[in-house]
Amino acid sequence: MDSVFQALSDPNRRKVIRLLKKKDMSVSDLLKNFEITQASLSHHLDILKRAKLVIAERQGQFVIYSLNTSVFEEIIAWSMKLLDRKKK
Amino acid sequence: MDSVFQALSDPNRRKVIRLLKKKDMSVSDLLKNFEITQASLSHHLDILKRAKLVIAERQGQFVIYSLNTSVFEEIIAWSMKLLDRKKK
DNA sequence: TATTTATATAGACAATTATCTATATATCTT
DNA sequence: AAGATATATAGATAATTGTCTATATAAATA
Repeated sequence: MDSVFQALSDPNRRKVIRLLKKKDMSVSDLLKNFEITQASLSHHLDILKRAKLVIAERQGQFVIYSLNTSVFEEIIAWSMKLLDRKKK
Repeated sequence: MDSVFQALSDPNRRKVIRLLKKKDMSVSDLLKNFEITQASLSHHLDILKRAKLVIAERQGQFVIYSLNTSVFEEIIAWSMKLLDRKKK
């Protein structure tokens, strides 16, 4: 959970998530939406990948990124626990 | 939402939230659980307050902090939208 | 009113992190 | 096999952010 919130703290990384929400995309496709270098985007993707927020899958020359929805379920669970103060 | 994720990215701030989940607390009570100075904690509380994750209320000499659950509902909503890819 | 206790704010410094350039690796195409 | 395209990695630098000390403000108490 630590790495998840850490990963979500950067605006560019949240933008990646928003973009991947619409459709799975390659790094070069994603890159068109940013004004940072390919190396920087790659770094952000690495952080998202380590936090398991996204999944990378090579398709030939390209690497296609997609959202890993299970982590968002964890975020929901985390938030719910805070709403329901009685439980541990 | 930007400031929320930003606020949640720091471990000490998430610890504040965990503590406030159990019960509302003053700054000095919270401080007992940390190894940082009062000034640093105050700074973290300020960030949490700006993100509306916590609410501060002065009670005489003390300032009592408590969780603002409505923001956690927003986090849930945000995560749910990502789970349900069809919707915008 | 002076002193003490609780919290906030200002400014400096150190640690972390985002970004860049350069280059390496992998795949595709000719 | 050589060149082109896609992505990742390494290392340097700049920006951001967490921490500290010192001090200000607010409320309680002697």
